Amino acid sequence: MRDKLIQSSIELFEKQGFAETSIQDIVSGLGVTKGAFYYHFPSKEALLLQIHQRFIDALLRRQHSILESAKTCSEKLREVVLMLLQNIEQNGASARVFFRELQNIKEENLPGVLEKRDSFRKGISDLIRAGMKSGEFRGDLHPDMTALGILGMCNWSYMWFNPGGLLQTEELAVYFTGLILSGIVREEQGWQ
Amino acid sequence: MRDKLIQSSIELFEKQGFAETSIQDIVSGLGVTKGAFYYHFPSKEALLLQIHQRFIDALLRRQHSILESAKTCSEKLREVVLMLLQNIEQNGASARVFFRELQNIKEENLPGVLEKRDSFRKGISDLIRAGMKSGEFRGDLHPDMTALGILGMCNWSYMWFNPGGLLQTEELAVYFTGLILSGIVREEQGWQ
Amino acid sequence: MRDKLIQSSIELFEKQGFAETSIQDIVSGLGVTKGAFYYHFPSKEALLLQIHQRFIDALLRRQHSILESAKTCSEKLREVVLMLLQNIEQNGASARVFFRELQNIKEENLPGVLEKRDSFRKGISDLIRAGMKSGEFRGDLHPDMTALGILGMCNWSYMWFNPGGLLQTEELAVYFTGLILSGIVREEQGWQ
Amino acid sequence: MRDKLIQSSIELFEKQGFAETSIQDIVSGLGVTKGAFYYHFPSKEALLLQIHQRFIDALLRRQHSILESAKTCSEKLREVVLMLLQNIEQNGASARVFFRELQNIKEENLPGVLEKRDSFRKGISDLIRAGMKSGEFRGDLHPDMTALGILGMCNWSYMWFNPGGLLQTEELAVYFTGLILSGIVREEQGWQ
DNA sequence: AATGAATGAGTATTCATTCAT
DNA sequence: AATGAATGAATACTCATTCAT
Repeated sequence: MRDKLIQSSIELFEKQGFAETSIQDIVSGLGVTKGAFYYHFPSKEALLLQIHQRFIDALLRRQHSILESAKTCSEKLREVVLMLLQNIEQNGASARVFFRELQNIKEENLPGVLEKRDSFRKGISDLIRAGMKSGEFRGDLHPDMTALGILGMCNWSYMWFNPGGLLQTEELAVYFTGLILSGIVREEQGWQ
Repeated sequence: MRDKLIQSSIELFEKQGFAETSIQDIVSGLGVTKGAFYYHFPSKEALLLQIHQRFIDALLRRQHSILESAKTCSEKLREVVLMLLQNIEQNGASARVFFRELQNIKEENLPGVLEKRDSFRKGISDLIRAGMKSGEFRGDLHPDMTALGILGMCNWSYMWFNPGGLLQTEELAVYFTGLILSGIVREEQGWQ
Repeated sequence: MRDKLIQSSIELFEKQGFAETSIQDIVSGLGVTKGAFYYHFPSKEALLLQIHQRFIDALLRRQHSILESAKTCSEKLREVVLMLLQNIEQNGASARVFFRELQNIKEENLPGVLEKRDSFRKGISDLIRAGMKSGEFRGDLHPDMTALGILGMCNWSYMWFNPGGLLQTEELAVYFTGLILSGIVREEQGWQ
Repeated sequence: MRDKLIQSSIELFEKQGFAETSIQDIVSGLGVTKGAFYYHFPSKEALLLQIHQRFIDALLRRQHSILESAKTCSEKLREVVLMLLQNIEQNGASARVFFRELQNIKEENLPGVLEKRDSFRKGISDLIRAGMKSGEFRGDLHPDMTALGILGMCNWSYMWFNPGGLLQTEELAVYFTGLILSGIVREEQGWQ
């Protein structure tokens, strides 16, 4: 029941937004009553918090296993990009809730979530840093800004990515990784 | 009064979200009553629509003037990136409302807004396409995906960009443009 | 409307208690909707506060005019007793609410009410003190305890006093005043 | 468990009132669940009824043993007053519940409680009557009104009596008895 | 151009109570 | 003797919107 409530609400939050989704909406689809909801969650916000935590925890776990592996930084980067896009493809609803509904988490509960978000970003910054050290990446990069750029490129796809569209998730990941690694200008151009 | 209402509501929508902001909140700060609001706007949603339209229209106008100018595609790209970041810096509140509160626009009013959003994206795709044709950019690019990647990188900054932070807006624009143009790998590496 | 809401709620609070009376109960009898209530009062508790304040303010006003008059202390005492009983007779409902529903006033609003209650009690203590000084009352009295005893005797009648019963209000006032002044033992008894 | 539930609820009812206390509140403090409550009591109201009955039964028992003893009416009166005040001192919480939460007893269960309340009052009326007959008290008293006056004086102390305050319970009982017996006017005054 | 009063539909939340286990 | 899950009805309060003035 607890999981069913979470699942049901993720879908509704995505479609209509957190504020626009009532507890009634959530339980109606499951054929139970509001009391059932409040037996499992102390408040609507607690549910949102749960959703956030599940989402970010899963991301962190997967990121960790990629970064720990013995691969080149470029390969790791490609895997992180793929993971982000796959996550949006598979858990699009959760992702949209995660990116949009941060403001509805009470201030007292924010730190826990923000800390994990930061930790994820730091994973990417560190990867850039490692690549710079190993000579794989340029030495004049700004690790933090670069990480934010990469994250933006990937995360923004939650607004438009359509798995049935032009490109498959894997193809998009390869393409975005290529962009990040090599940019868009013609390499043979002298003025580089 | 009309403009004051728009200004007041943009700030509140940004801080608390559209659904969480009441008409009372909007008018209270201005010392008027709800009737005043309904004299100027037929509904709360009409106000949101206005905000969206003002925002996207301004963007489109600025984008147009950049794309029309006689410059290289790389230079135009840098200017577009700068414009996006400047817009987020200067109209951060509007930007956050624009990116977050699309769902609160009634379906019948969506097409108008979405069309303009698409038109903006198409401006960038076309710029990529032009660069490919002119030989300035690589020939194997995916114009649409590339545009979405660039837009993501820039727009995402609405979530974190702090004008008083590490980099100035101009510096960030230069940096992001560099990323997009040249990527992050060391150029002298043989395997390129 | 504001006064109608107060009147309606006093009667309901008396019959059913504050907690047991819903806003719906209050407005239903007046043929208006809950919104109307919340236009006039910010909360249910604010209404209760109003009722308390009106009640105690009226009492204080009347007490003041009695204590200011040029009469003997015994006469003043009789008038205060009569006033208390009359007040319970005439505003029985308010009285019952006043005596019973103090706990439902939020702590932050309590001081104001308690202060006035104390002030009323002090009016009686002072009257006892004055009578002691003038030699009208015994010199070994405990002004505060005496005042509380008198108040208890009178106020308790809110639990049982029935104006249509055995005694008229005036008769009861005379009788209670007699009790307070002279007690119940036979005066000629030697052991006094 | 049954007694623990009663004890726990008396304290909560006193602090917060009957309506404001949930079954959850009652059981939480004992580390059990609501089911446990409903195993021992058929309803919340049944519990309140129990509390009332225990309280009034204890009072009646003690009153009976006083009235049966071989003492003067004045002495008996003093003992009844002391008993009432002691009861409020020792079972303050129960007393406050008893005086305040009568309204929450369902009409069908009221008669039993009211009958006992009346019986207690009648005990005092009869004591007055006996004293009048024996010549100990004045002959022009109104036994019922007098009893209600005495009860009011004593019971009202549940609103203010603080055992750690100015007077000890015994001193207060002596003082109140003195008031009732002899009143407050100077005895040597001719106009008595 | 704006107010003041009111509506009506909705919202999160609470809670006494039930019942299979 | 007690639990855990759930119900259903109620509750205070909110808010976009309306409208006579």
